[in-house]
Amino acid sequence: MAVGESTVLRTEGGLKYFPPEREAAWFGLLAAHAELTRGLDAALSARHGLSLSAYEVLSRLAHAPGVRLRMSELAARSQLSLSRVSRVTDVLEDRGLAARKSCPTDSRVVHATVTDEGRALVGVAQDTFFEVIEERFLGRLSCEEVGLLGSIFGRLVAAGPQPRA
Amino acid sequence: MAVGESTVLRTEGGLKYFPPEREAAWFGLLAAHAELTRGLDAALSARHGLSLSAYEVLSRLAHAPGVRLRMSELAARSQLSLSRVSRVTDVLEDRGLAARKSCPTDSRVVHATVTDEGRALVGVAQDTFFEVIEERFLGRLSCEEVGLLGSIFGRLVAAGPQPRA
DNA sequence: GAGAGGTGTTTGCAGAAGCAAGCATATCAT
DNA sequence: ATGATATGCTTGCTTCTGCAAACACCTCTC
Repeated sequence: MAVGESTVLRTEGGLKYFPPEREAAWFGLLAAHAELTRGLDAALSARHGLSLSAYEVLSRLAHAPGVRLRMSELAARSQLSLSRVSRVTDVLEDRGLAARKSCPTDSRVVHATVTDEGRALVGVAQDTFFEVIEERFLGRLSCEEVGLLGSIFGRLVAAGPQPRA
Repeated sequence: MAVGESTVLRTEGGLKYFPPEREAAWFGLLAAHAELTRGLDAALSARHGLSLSAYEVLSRLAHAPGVRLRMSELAARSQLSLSRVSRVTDVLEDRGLAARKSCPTDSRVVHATVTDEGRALVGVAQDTFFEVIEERFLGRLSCEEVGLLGSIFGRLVAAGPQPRA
């Protein structure tokens, strides 16, 4: 589908415009994401001293089967770059919330794990996390809408970065 | 609606879990946003030397009625902090794409405007912008889904940051 | 079993982002 | 008029972020 079709774009004064629904969907994604992540980050930082990134990392770790995850897996699950995960892990390690373990079968691999203290903190911080998410996001949607969002986003993410276009 | 109701959260081994649909909606929002903004930023930077932020600012400016906007309005429309807008404007000004004008009726206010060169660049960069958005986002959705996203996000954003909870 | 190439992680760096303090101007109360 | 307060923008500082280069280790081939 080529861009520039009359059904998708409107031209006026040399500039193009999205039709309102498309503009709303795009702008809304931006605005909703910003609203949510800032709110979450603020709440988690204030109450538990964890940035949203740090919470994501620690939480993924605590929920992982075996409570250990290689760095690259952690990065994939927490939507952060590998380098960021490495540095966040530094901080969590310094605070005694996480630890690095070397993998017995492949010493290139680093497994991150969560300490007892870290696990306890996740348990507490979760309440804040779920509270904010429900209050500002999912709680304002019907179950059908939540399901629809999941399926839409799932499709986008599954399609991957480059659809070979 | 209190968090922790059995319909919303599942508890296991001392940790709580979202049911899959809710997890998918939240994770999907994060993943889709990251995917899209990184793709857009990369494409705009490579082809036009504009970061996504710079493009947003310049584009909002070019599309504004009167082609001028106060800095605070610009910040609101482009989902950026005021300080970021100020600095992005510095760069755009240095590159001759935008200009600051003082407001005749209130000299605290600064109006940002776009130059002819800036307007021309927006005209070109738009094609990249719309192409990426359609290719990776809206083009993969039905019109109904686009409309639904718009209405869902619109509701979230309209509700504002703090619902007095 | 030694080197070529691949994979997993960390580190150097440079840019992006926002908060809070600072500065300039306007507005309001007296 | 004049000080007190509010508003709009910019700047100083710190943190976050990711890319790409570096590094360490594994694996495969000959």
